Order: sequence, then C-alpha cells, then structure tokens
Amino acid sequence: MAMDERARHLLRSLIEQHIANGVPVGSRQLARDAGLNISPATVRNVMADLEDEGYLISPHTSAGRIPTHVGYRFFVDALLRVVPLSAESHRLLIHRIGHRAPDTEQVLHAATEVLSELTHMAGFVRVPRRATRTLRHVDFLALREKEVLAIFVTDKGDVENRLIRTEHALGAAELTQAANFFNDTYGGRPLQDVIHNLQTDLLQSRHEMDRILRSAMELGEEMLEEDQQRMLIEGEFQLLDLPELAGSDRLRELLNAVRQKRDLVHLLDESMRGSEVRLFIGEESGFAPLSDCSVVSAPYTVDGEVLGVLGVIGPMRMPYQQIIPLVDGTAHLLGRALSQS
Amino acid sequence: MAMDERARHLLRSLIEQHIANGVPVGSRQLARDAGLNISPATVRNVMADLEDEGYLISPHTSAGRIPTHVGYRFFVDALLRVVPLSAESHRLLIHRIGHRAPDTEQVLHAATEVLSELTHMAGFVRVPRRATRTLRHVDFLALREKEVLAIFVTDKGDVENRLIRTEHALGAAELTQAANFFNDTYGGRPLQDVIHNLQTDLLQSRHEMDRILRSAMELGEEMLEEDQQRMLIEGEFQLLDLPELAGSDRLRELLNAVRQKRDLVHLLDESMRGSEVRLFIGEESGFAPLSDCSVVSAPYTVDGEVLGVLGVIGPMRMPYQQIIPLVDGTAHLLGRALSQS
DNA sequence: GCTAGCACTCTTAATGGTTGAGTGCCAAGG
DNA sequence: CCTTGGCACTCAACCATTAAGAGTGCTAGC
Repeated sequence: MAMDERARHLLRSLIEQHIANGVPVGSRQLARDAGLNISPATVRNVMADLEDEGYLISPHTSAGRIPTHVGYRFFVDALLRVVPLSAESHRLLIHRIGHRAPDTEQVLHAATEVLSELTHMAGFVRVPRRATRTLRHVDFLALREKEVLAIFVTDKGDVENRLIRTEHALGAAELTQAANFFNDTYGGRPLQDVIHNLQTDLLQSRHEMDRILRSAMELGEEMLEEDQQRMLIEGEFQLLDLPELAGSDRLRELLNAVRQKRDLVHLLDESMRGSEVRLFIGEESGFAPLSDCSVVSAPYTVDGEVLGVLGVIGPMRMPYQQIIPLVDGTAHLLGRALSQS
Repeated sequence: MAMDERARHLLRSLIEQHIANGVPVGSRQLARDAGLNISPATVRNVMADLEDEGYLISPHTSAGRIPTHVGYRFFVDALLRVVPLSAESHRLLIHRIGHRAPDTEQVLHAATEVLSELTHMAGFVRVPRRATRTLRHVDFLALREKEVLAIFVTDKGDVENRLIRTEHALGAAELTQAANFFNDTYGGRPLQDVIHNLQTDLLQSRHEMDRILRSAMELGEEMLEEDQQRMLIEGEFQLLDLPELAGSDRLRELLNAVRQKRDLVHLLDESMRGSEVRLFIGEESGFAPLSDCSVVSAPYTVDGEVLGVLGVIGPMRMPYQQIIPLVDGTAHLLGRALSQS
C-alpha cells in the first residue's frame, strides 16, 4: 500500500526530530512540530499505520516511536533533503587533503582523519589496490651473508621490501644480474601478470637465481594479498560516546569487528561497484556487529578509475543530510589530490 | 615505622585476595583466609594501622579495604612471590615469536599480539630506535619527470622511502651518480652522523645534487623523528571489560592517551635504562590518564644492547606474580628472535 | 597484646506509591 | 469517511522508605 503525502511528511518530520534529539517522538510533539494542522489523535492513527508497515517501532508501550532501519532506508531514498556541504567544511577538507605532500600514504591518512573529525564518528579509507599497478623497479641488496633484501617499487611509488634467506652467499654482481633480469623481463608490467608469468617461467627454467626469484615472487604475492586487508581507520573511540551503543557488549563486538577489518573490507569492496555514495543502514550490511550502525561510503576515482572507497561508520541515527555530502565531497577531493601525484 | 611480620603477611594476603576477587576485603574473611590463628578484631587493628600508613584505603565506612598504589608497590617490591612462567605459556610464546620469518616488523607485531592475548590486557612493543643504526644503502629512482623516489636501507633491513619533487628532470645517470656519492660518503655510518654531517656538508658545497641530497636528509631526519613515535599496541579494547575502569570518561581518556602514544613513549623510554622488569603502578607514572592503571615493562636486548621495551597496560589490580614473568619472558624471547635476524 | 561484644555506619536491594508521557480505542461531529 | 476529543490503560522514571548485611571502631575483660 502506498504511503500518502501526509504520512510521508509525518515520517520525515519524525525521523528528522529523532535524529536531532535522539529520543522517541510522541504524537503530541510530532503534531505540533510537523506544521500540519492536525490533532495528536490523527497523528496517532498515521503512526499506527506506519508501525504496521514496518517503518517505525516503539521501544515500549508509552514511549513514542523511533524509526526502524526500514524507516531510515525509506527516509534516505525518498524523503531526504540533502544540504550542500558547508563552505567551512569544504575549506577544511581542501586544507587537509588538498595541500599535501605528494605522498599517497599521507594523503589517505589525512582523509581518514578529517572524516572522523568532521563527523565525530569513525572514518575509514580503503587503500587503493595494487593489483593493477605496474612494476616499476626491483632491487636486490645483500644485507649480510646469505641475506638479501628485495625491494619492489610500483609505478605509483609504493615500496615494499622483504628479507630473503639464501642458501649460499651471493655477490653483488650476481644480485645485480638477477635484478637486471627481473627488471628487463617484468619491468613496466602489471603486478598480477608479473606474478603469474614468474610462476610459469620458474617451472621451466632452472636458473641459478631461482631461489631469489621465487622469494621475490612470494613477496609480490604477499603484496597482492595484503591488499585485501589494507584499510585505514580513525576515530573508533568516538563511537564510545554514542549513547545508543552504550550497552558495552555490543560495542566491544563492534570495535573488534572494525579492528579485524576482514569483513568490513569485504563489505566495502562490494560497494566499490557503483560510483555514488552508498549507505548500509543497520542490518542491511548483513554483518552482525554493524547491525546497530550505518555505514556511509563513496568510491574515489582517479581518471575515471575507481581506486578505493572511503566513508564513515556511525549510529543509525546520524545526520544523513550532512554526512552524505561530506563523504561524497571527501571522495572527490581525495581523487583529485591523488591524481596530482 | 617498620611493619612487623604479621602485618606483612596480612597485607600480602589481603592484596592477593583482592587481586583474585576484585572486591574489598573485610576483616572476617581476611582472618579466615590468612592462615594465622587470629580473630577478626585483631585483624581490624592491623588493618587500621596499615590504612594509617597509606597502604590500604576503604572505599566507604562499611566495605572492607583495598590496596592503594603505595600498597601495591610495597607488595611487588617486598612481598611478591613470582611464579615461574607456565610451560604452556612458554610454549605459546616460543611458537608465536620464536618460529617466525626473519622479518623484524612481523616479529615485533607477533610479540605485541601474544602479550595482549595472554594477559587479556593491552600489550605494547616499543619499536627499536633507528638512531643508532648505520646506513646501509641509498637508492634514488626516477619515478617520472621531476619525481624521484629516495630509498634508505639500514643495516638491519629497515627500509624507508620518500617521494621527492625536483626542479628539473634528472636522468638515470645523474641519479646513480648522486646515489654513489651518497653511498660512498655516508654508507656504513650511523644515521645520526649521516644527518649531522650532511647538514654541514651541504652548507659548504654547492653541489648540483643539492636538492636531492637535502630531501634525502629530510627523509633521514623524519626517520629519526618518527622513531619517537613508533610503538605497536594491541588489545586496547580488552581494557573495556575491566569493571574498575567502567566509568566511561576515564576510559576514553585512557584509550585516547594510549592511541596518541606520545606521552606513553616518553614514559617507556625512561624505563629503558634498567635491564629488568619495571613497574609503574597507578600514579607513579606521573601521567594522569594512567593513574588507575599499571604498566609492566621490560627492555629487550640483542647482544647486550637494549633495542626497545615491551610490556602490558592493565588495571592496578592485576596478577603481578604471573604478569611479571610473562613480560620478562617475552622480552627475552623477542631479543633472541631478533638476534637471529 | 589479643579477643569478644556492641553500637554504629553505610551500601545494596527490594518495595511501593506517584507522576507524566504516551498509546489505543471509541464515539461524536464535520 | 476522515478527524477529533475524551478516556482508560500501560509503562518508565523518580523518590522515599525499609530491611538486610557487611564491616568498622571502640571498649572492656582476659
């Protein structure tokens, strides 16, 4: 059954009030603040309908009503009036992630922090995946007897390194030779390909550098695997202040889940498909520890390519009309900042 | 005034009971469990004395007594019977930090985690300072026009890198030349010296590589500065479970303080002087957010040189007799694990 | 110097009454 | 048929009171 105009208006008003005050909204107050000339009794009838349809719920018999996650979903999809990003916030964003050293890592970190600060919730940035990066340069460095340091550099300046134990001592010449071979053969090619080709190449040849190359390959694989986990999070502790999550048990679960990152990353990778802001409200995420929370995320892109996704985690009851443009704006600015580097 | 044998015995018994149960200990229970044949009334007299001398305090008139930080201090210094590390814990420690890839970073991380897991408190490891490290190798890599990636490698295999913007494009030959100059001049020397000498050298010469070298120096400085901050922490959230800190405000302060690391690192650097386990009980740390907590720390050494310090943060009421050997053992094993790499 | 006894204090939990907010439903009115 | 006022009902929150229990300090006697 379709909701009529008045019901929509009341639902919006109720949710806005609840977001603002955090307490259940009763019929009298809603009747007064909704602006319609309607008695509380009428409002009660409408609210009863909305409850039947799953948009609202009352915590107990005599306590007004609060939105369900279904209610919030309808609210953001059909009722929300997004306010443009305030000039002040915009300035701050630019200041924090626009005027930066060209270091990717630092920019990402700054974005995470500023998200957390401006929203007073937990901010996160999913770090760009390296799978599509190309291999820029490899270096093998003899640290001491039988220990070689392998250094990988990608085209974006990501550096990864690893200590490799070798069976017999290797001279500088040999290492240079191995590095040259590696660079000549694989330089400039996407990391994924490098790993893959290296695997088949190693099966055929019995090059004396095998061991080093094999270790190097493992390092590459690790880089790709590590990718799966790389996410910056800041301001988790702000979640401690939220009265709605105060029940300590839930909260610890949440904080641990956030720290583990695994499932969260999975969730976010899903949301990288679209190109717009995306919301997971309450149980929608299908991820139990988040069932009292909402996640607002937006992918950031460089030259039209989606590199990662960023956003915030907070209570279901958050000021979506401000959070959404903020997350959106941050994603755009981050994309711009990264395209300069 | 000296404490007589009986008072010491009662104090120990009281603290042990309080550590075990977490509730204030009354005269009746103490009289029963202390093993002496003494009436509660007598115990009360002794307890009153101990309270006068600052070892105990009662939360309110009719609630038994709990130790003060002075009481705990006396307890650990004079009364504590340290139990040897359980075989089980020892096995776990070895398994987690003994059998590891030779990667320093990974070993440190594993140590942090295992400390947190075994104690159910927050575990930390202060990362070895690089100030005394020697410079192994420097590499300059042209990433693209006017961007150079500088890579520093220390003798222990620490790698640090930074993107440098240059004024005009530099060819591979020039970069190799710069790197060679750098390696020839400063290779094998302590980082501190490198920075220092580079500073004076740059003032004199007007080498055309100035800009790169200067940036490289800044990178080195950053490495040293960053040192001040580098500490791994794991399991902060376990502190959420502690009933004694449940008062949300204190706890958030604590978590934030731990996250900031600054003051904590300062505190720990103090404790690196000795070579033994060290305790900061309650206010002893002189650091407000920690005033309800104790820190147990131990330096870890390789070849007799103190590299860093590790330990745990938990409530004042913790089982010191087990925590102390655990922290001690972890420090030893970590030192051993690092000496192999 | 130790102990028993006693009066006293203070916390904790349970109890019950009151208040106020809010609902659901019904019957009257437009 | 929708709206509205009225009314009975429910429930959480608050407050005061009570009772029980734990523990202390003090004193007097052994």
